[in-house]
Amino acid sequence: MPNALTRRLEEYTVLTDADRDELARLAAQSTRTIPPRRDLIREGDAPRSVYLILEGWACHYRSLSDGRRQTVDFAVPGDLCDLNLFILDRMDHSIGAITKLKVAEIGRDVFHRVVTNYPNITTALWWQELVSKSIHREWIVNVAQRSASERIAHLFCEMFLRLESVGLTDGFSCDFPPTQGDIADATGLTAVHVNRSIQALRARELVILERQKLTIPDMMALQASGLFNPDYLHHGRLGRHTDRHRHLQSLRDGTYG
Amino acid sequence: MPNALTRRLEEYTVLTDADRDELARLAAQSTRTIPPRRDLIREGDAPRSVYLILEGWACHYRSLSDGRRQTVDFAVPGDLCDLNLFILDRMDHSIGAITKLKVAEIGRDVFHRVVTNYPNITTALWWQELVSKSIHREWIVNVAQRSASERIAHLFCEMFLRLESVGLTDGFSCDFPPTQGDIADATGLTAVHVNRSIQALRARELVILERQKLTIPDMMALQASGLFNPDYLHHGRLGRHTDRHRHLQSLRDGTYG
DNA sequence: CGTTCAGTTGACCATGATCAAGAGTGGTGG
DNA sequence: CCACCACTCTTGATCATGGTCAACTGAACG
Repeated sequence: MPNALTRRLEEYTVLTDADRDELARLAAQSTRTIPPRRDLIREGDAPRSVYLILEGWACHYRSLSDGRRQTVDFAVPGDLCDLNLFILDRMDHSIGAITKLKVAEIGRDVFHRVVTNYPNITTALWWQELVSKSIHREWIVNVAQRSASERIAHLFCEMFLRLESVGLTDGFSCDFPPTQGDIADATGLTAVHVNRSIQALRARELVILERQKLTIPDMMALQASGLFNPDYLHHGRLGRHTDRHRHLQSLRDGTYG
Repeated sequence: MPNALTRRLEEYTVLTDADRDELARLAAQSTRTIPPRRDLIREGDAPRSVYLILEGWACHYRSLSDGRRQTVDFAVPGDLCDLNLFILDRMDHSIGAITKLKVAEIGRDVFHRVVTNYPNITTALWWQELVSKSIHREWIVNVAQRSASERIAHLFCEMFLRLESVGLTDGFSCDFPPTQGDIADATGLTAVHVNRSIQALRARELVILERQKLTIPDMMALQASGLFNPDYLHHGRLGRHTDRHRHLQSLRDGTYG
């Protein structure tokens, strides 16, 4: 399997061979395995390192004082959690493993060295940061405006496309390990209602979901049913905006890297 | 009035006199006035400049294909909208004026010059970016998990503290220009239900809201009623974490500025 | 002084929550 | 290999929060 991080970042930036080698090194050094349902890091902790997901699914979540919990994003291979390390002093949310997880732990020093020596990578990391902010915005819209079935359809579309961009789909299918309870945490619904809503989607033949495997027979139909517009993912931009790339190049010659 | 942007950024970074002068220049050059209810920039547009709010309130919002709209954040004096300019090629959301707005328009060249020459400012801008991402996370929690009254109480707490951090509160009060319809757009409720929920808060003497003026007689009580925990705003951190500041300094000597 | 827009109130309705129980599935140890 | 346990999924009945539609009031501004 090619490096998922490389694939993600190349969605946006042209990377040199040296960049790719460095990313491969990052992904290889200091890997850890986390059992399912264990927390990687908790709200209030001081971030020690940046985690790169190599295999498995995780979730970013916040807890309320009365015990309610809300997942604010999923993390899949190629995702970095997060750049907070360098700017904020405490985690404002937790990161938990959904499946067994393989992560690369990137310490301050290593990360600093990369940021110093690899300008393309640095720019790409900030791009990833802004895209994930855009995803947050879409999740606000999702839970605030869409009906239960729409929310779930939307989530399926998003995760499928995010996995596709790192090469983890197979035709119309992909792994989908979150339980119905996990989906409930992410969509602001109860597990019972998630169950009924998924059955409605199944009845309309919009999704097949069994044994942690998601199949979307007609992506356009599912997108329509979830009022899904993929623009917010900012995928596939590369090469279409040479003007912007020239501009970014000039930034790099300056201070960004 | 002292420069709101300076106050915001000093929440986090130590700025030199030169930094402050530069921020004052930024806020002074190329200002524009926008009438209420007009869009500053729309979803799909190519961002031309960064906007700095000098006076008034704006909102960031997304529209669904069927006409529904969701506000994903408010912007008040001292807020920058957003750094997308340098990384993403299209706006994934719109920014609309709630009140009459005074903004400074900062073009690419000017912005680039600042980022090149003022490392403290650059770091502080990224801090602002990450804090606003954290605010997005909290809004997801807000609309997904809290009841109508809780959501509105939470919004009041957040906006009051954000205004306080730029010196725009007066004792227990602050301006609060959004209409009940605007609050509905931000909380995923209808205007009718916002009305009834505010009445409930009033009946419990948690807020006084009249003529665009919000008074919070007992902030702790309001926070409790909205399950509000201010940590996610990352305010008032400055000086408490000298270790982190040393680290940031080393970053600045490297590549971040 | 009238027009417009925000705020308010009432009656009724629908989406999704809650509570409870049962069925399917997978993993573990005897 | 089978029995048991835990967890996820499924189904049903009832309830409550908040939505919808419609009318009316009050304040602000030209």
